[in-house]
Parts: sequence; structure tokens; C-alpha cells
Amino acid sequence: MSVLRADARRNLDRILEAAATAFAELGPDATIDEIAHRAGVGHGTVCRRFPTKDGLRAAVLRMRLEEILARANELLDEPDAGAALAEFVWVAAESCRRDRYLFEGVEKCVFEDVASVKEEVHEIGDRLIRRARRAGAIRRGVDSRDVGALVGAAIQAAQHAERDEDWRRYVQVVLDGLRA
Amino acid sequence: MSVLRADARRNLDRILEAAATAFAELGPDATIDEIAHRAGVGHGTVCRRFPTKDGLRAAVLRMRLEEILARANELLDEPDAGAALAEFVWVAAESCRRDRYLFEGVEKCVFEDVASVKEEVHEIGDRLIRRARRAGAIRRGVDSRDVGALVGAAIQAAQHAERDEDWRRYVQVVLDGLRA
DNA sequence: CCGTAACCGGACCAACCGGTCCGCTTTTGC
DNA sequence: GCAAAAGCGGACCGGTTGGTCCGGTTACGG
Repeated sequence: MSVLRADARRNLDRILEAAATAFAELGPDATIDEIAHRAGVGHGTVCRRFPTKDGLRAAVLRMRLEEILARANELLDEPDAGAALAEFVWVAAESCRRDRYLFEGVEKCVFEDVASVKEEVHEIGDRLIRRARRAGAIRRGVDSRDVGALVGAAIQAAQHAERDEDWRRYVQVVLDGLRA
Repeated sequence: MSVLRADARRNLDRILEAAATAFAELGPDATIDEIAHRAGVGHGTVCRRFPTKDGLRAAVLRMRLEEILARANELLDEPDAGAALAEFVWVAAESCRRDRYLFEGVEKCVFEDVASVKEEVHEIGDRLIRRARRAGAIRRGVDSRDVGALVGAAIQAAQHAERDEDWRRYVQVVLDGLRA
């Protein structure tokens, strides 16, 4: 069990990606059958790999969070601290926008391994914020959680907006509001 | 059918109130059984009064909207136009906060009689806004929909906030932002 | 090339849920 | 009081969905 057979590994990847898009499009109640169909795989294969649906949801959330985390880690090396923070916000916002379920799902997920990755993201986020503050690019008194809430609010507000690209304007407003 | 029998009327009220709290606590997927149980009524009674679950959802939304509408109408007589508008925002925000499902539900509801009440609320809201603007208590270029989106965003942002009263701070920020 | 272990997937199961129906009870008008 | 009309609610139905299982298939080491 330590290493997956080649076909099993391939199917696992396809299931994760299919589940991610299905949850994004249809919400967290997308059926296992739908996910299996999108992955080009049988119902049973999904259920064997993820014994419970909540586990599958958690795995998808974790995957997306880890993508954000990887990008955030890269941004720690960006020389312009203010630009790095802005880019981080854009990356996170874009993820939340793409996967509508992401923001809400991460908040209410009770799985330990998702919560821990969330903490890591907040940690890196805080480091980006402190760096930007030292560079004088951001006001005092805000932490990673405030930024998260604000960005989440902007996305949610844009959810029912007239034009679909409004969310970029809203995020920009938040970013402007963060400046010193 | 013109007038309900006394017990039927009583049960109807209890069903509506039970459905409202159930949807608020458990989301729009609260089961009919749960609602019937809370109302102290049989499964069948709920289904007869509301032949479809969507109809029940719509009835709850309409009820809440009409409460807001009634309060808004009263506020048209409030002498201080600025205070009236602020109070209107607080009432609406408090409703959305109490019934988490309200804001999102009203937006995506397709029932005509819900949409029409929503329009009425927006209409009164716009009148309150115009009155406040004439009194110089609010900036130009915002209408009822903007205010709705902003308040909704504030509520959503506060949904997962640390302290439960954070939403009041957020709404206050929005109100401050609306001033001239 | 072959045997075996891992894997696949569709048939199956059980739980749940929205909606219907009908025998029984309560209200109401007289 | 009484009969009829209105209402009630639990048993039931059909469809959906998450999860299991096992016969057949595929990949991998020797």
C-alpha cells in the first residue's frame, strides 16, 4: 500500500480533479456518480479510494489549499514586499472565485489535515503581511484573518453582481483599503 | 378554502415559524420531517399546506421580506432621514444575520411573489436613500442594490468571524462609508 | 511469458427524503 | 347535540444517493 500501482495513481489524480470541478460547478452536493463519470471511472473506484464523501471533499480542499500554499511560499522570495502581498491576495481570491465552494468549505471543514494546511496558509500570509508592513506598503492592525474575511466578502458580494468580472473591482477596493 | 378553520390557521403559523428557524439553523436542505417535528405537526400536514418544498421555502422568504417591508414603511415617517436609512440597514442586516439563508435565498429564488416583494423592498429602500441624500446624510451615486450588496458582504464576512458581534462592526463600517 | 496481487467497476443494498393517500378526529353551522 | 365538511397524520411509495462486494481485468516481478 506504500506505493500505488501506476493505473491506480492515474485514476486517483483524475478523481481528484473531477471532484474539484464538480464541486466547483455543482456545490458540495455533487453526486459521487457525477464525479465518477467525469473522471471516466466507476462509482466503486471513487468509493474505495475515498471511503466517505466528506473525506473526498476534504481531499479536494486540501489540494487547493496546498496549491495556494506553494504559491505563497514562492512569494516570500519576491523582493517587492507590497507586490508580493497583493499577488498573494489575488491568487487566493482567484481560487475562491474559481471554486465557489472553497471559501465556505474550508471554514466549516472539521478535518484535522485540512485545518492544519489552513493554519499554514495563514502563517505564510501573516509573514507576507508583516514584510509588507515593514516595507510601509500596508496599514497597521490587520492580520491574515482580516484579509481573508475581506476578500471572502468581496467574492461573495460579487457572486450576485451584474457583470461577472465585478469581483476584480471589489478585490481591488479591498487591496486599496489595505494600503498605509 | 376562502377562510381557514381555526386549527388549520394555527398550524399554518406554527409550520411557517418552524420552517423559518429550521432553514436558518440547518440551511435550505432542512428536511420536511424536521420542520413538521418542530411545528408539532405531522409530515402530511406540512406537505398538504405546501405541495412542494420550494413553495414552503418561498413562503418563508416572503414572510421575512414582508416583515422588513413593514418596518421600512414605518421608517418613511421618521423625521430624521439619515437615521431612518441607518435603521433600515440595521433591520435588514439583522434579519440576514438571524436567518443565514435569507440573503442568498432571496437572490436565487425564482418565485414571482417573492421577487415582487423584493422589488417593493428595494423601492422603499430607494425612497429612504433619496430622502437621506436630500437631507445631505449620504453620498451620491449609490442605490438600494449597492447598499444591499455591501450589507450582504459585511454579513457574509462576519459569518466566520471570531467574535459573534463582529458583524455589527462591519455593518457600521459600511454605514460610515455611505456618508457624504 | 506467467502467476499473483492489486485494482477496477457495475450490480446490489440500505437509508433517506419528498410527496401521496386514506381512515380517523376535530371543528363548525344549524 | 349532530351531521357533514374540513383537517390531520402516519403508513406507504418511488426515486435518489452514499457505500459495499465480488467476479473479472490489468499491471508488475521473476
